[in-house]
Amino acid sequence: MTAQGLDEVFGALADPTRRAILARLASGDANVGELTAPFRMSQPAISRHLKVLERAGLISRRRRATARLSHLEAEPLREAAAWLVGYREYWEESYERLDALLSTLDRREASASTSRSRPGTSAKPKRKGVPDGQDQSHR
Amino acid sequence: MTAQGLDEVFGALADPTRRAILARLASGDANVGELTAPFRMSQPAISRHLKVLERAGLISRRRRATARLSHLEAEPLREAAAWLVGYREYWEESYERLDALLSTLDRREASASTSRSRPGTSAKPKRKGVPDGQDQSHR
DNA sequence: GTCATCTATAACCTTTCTGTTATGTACTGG
DNA sequence: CCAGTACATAACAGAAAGGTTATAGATGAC
Repeated sequence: MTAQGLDEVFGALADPTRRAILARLASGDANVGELTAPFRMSQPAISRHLKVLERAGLISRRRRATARLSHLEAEPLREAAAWLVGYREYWEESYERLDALLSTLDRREASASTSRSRPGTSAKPKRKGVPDGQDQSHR
Repeated sequence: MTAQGLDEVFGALADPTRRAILARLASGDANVGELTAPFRMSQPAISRHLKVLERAGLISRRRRATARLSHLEAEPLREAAAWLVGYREYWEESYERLDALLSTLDRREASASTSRSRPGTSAKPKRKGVPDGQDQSHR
């Protein structure tokens, strides 16, 4: 992922309204009106938030009649997560808590089916490389 | 993690200079002068970036003689990652790639010692809950 | 105490962000 | 085709971000 891509994704995620929009889209595609309703904010304001999210690649859009449906595109979230993973070694025991969280989710969705353990994930890593982040871009 | 906390963490990560500073700190604590050197930017500018990182909890600082050392505090990164995990279900096969990445790191750091496998992590999750993000804060 | 060093703050400027209201545009249904 | 619905864009305003230079403050050495 490019430095600018990270700028846009993290920048998009830095706003609570936009995170709420993503959360709403997680439960299904929605048009602008539906996305505007929960907020005390004008429709144009939401349209611009949507544009920010679209530029970051976090949503895609298509027409349906006169409406435009927004669709969650989580790939950039994955890339952001992958970037964070570069610092996983510094989470140390914190990482284990995250891993425990993952396991919890796993178990919950595995329901009564085969239980799946995640062994070997509790070892403490030593210092390794981290993305150098020497992008040096300027405004 | 609070909504404002996420605002600050993601906001801090949205700047390439700040990400580069974090990357530098991953290789050890550093004073302001050392952090300024790699950039074509004044020392006060870096001091302000450091303040943003500090407010987000991403660094802590202590004095050593006349210098002030910055220290990476990765806990907020972990929390940001945990937030992203709320969308893991949408990564689907993408998630498996992230998991593969984790496995790769595991293996690399495990070196010639005991090889550790991560079974059961390739199952595709179904829809679940996602942080609702209805924070509704305003500026 | 005084000097030297390292960092923070003040004051300022420009650009970007985020919201507003008003208006334009695109698509559909009858 | 024309009226209505749904959304986008324009124009504007205020606040925040991010940089600069100049200067103040804190700390250790002597």
